[in-house]
Amino acid sequence: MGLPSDPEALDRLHERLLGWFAEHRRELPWRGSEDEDPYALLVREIMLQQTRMSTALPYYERWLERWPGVEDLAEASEEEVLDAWQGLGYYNRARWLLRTARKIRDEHGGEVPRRLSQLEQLPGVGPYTAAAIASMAFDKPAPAVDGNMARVGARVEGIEGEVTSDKLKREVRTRLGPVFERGRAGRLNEALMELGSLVCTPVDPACEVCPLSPVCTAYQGARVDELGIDRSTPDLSTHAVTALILARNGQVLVHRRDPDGLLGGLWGPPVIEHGDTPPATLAPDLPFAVEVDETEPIGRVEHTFSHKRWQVRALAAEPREEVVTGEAWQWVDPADVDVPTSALDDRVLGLLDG
DNA sequence: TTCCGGGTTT
DNA sequence: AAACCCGGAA
Repeated sequence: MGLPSDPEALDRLHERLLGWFAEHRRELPWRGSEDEDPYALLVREIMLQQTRMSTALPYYERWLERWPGVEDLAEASEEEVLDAWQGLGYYNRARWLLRTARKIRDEHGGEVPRRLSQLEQLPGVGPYTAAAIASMAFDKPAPAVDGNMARVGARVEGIEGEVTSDKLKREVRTRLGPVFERGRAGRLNEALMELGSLVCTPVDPACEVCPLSPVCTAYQGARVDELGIDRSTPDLSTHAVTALILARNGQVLVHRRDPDGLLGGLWGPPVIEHGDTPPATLAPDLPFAVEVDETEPIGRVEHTFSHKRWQVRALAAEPREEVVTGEAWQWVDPADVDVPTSALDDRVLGLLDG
């Protein structure tokens, strides 16, 4: 079982996959356009990391309007880039994309590099994204193993292990290599990812309509439920957090977070993770004295990150001494914030309207 | 309210 | 192996 090794059988399978894709692929704004701008593809693939199509789409379109080419983006500031990324999540991707644009300008003459090894050297471009760009923009025979394709590959080839692990993805890449050598690698990647998304689903896959079922190890061995499964169970611990709302003349004080931490580099009301510690003892964390009104919270917001959950209680507070504004602190209009913020910050600031 | 999906970096 | 976000479905 598994992919055939005979070139002619492989060609037939290749043909069947592309035929399936031609018939079932979802229409997307960029699909169907020949020789697409590799930069646009790069932007899109990075935005689509960990992000749904429907969420990323408006960001993608605004992005290309604002920075139509690599050189335009290379000129942007981190502040502008974070602002355009606002709400998309995983904000390091925005910084990496900016660094990538600058690297392409400085080291590749402004052209997205064509070789897999060069692509993988770009910040934010890992094995998946490099292969996606190399295959779709430059027709290189590189399997782009995302979560969907890892599942398809694990089932077809009967590969045991965590479907999310690097080890399994590497194995899938190796095993699927030969079929990519038959050509049309970009289209083949799209086909396999689409197949994983629409047919070879984690639960109750539609094996009866799958073009790969005749060669699928999992299907033929009745092991579809065992292979291509993600059994990891990361614990989402919950943390009590206090956000301080300091208001003055209709404006609210926001703080620029440390670039390396959670929501790094984004602005928002100061928040402190404190477990059960009362917020009065938290004031020393701020560079100025405050008086916190603990009698009645302005509101509560729950926010889930990849690895933890915050239960945020927003308390009104007043500064007791001069607040020095600048790189780290700013007064903003909560209805019209002009610094980059996250979805969490937007919701906390939204408590003030509603 | 909980569950779930989705790549790269360190 | 852990850190990093958000929103849509169940």
